[in-house]
Amino acid sequence: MQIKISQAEWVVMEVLWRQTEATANQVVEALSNESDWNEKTIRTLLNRLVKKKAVVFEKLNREYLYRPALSREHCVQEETHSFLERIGRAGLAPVLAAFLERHHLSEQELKELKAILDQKEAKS
Amino acid sequence: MQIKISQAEWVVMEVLWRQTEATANQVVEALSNESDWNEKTIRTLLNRLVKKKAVVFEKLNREYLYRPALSREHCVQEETHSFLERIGRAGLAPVLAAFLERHHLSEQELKELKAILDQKEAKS
DNA sequence: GCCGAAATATTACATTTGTAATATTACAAG
DNA sequence: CTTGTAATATTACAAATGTAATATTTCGGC
Repeated sequence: MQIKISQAEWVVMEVLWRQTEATANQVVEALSNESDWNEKTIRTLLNRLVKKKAVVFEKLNREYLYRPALSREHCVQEETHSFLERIGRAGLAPVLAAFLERHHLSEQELKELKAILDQKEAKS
Repeated sequence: MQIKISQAEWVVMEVLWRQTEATANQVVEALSNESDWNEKTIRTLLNRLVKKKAVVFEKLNREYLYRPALSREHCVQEETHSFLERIGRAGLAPVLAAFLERHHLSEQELKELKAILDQKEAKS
């Protein structure tokens, strides 16, 4: 069985990944700028993530200390997989092209991507 | 307002995009191999897509002839956008790398991707 | 023109998601 | 020990999604 993180949950996960671990209040605090969610909402999301086993917690005095149970890398993999599943392998090139059209990547980033392709080509 | 196509709906859309247009029965037929959905399910999905205005239809004798109201390109764009929103721009390189690790791309495809990068680089 | 089969349309129902509100618990202060 | 308050836990509820079943409409044939 594989864990599926919803969009709203993903926002919470991002906080935990950034901070490595945090109490509910710290998450609320961290999100106070970027979102206008009610504190209750955030707590609900934390709960669901725990239930899904995407997050674990440990008691720290009166509060819980939450921490991700899944690495960001892992989750990004999953997302990528389901994304590509949708657009189809054939879609990769157009997507990449469109993406590059709309976002500016630094020289550095372009090089990085090319290096990846080169390395792949060498191996084939 | 922007139209959101769910995963199941996406499968149906793929058929319509492939065939340009199709009756409900033709969609059912087309999906009989790739999925084990009940015919009713497929009809429901078609209906929802019409309600969402992702698909239009026209009466063709006793049946309806369905056809996409949104281009595949457009929808892929949307998906890409929300995908990148999630993983963050910074995630692109790692994602590409991981993807290439796990899927075999033909020489041809690699070239295509590299060409895109080259072209971009030239412009910067 | 009436009927049955085949389409479409409507309704169903469980799960997930978004977004909270209320209920309960448990510690810290008095 | 009692109590208020701050955490957590439980419950709520509507919209979206997955997956159909039932109801209704409508041709095509008799």
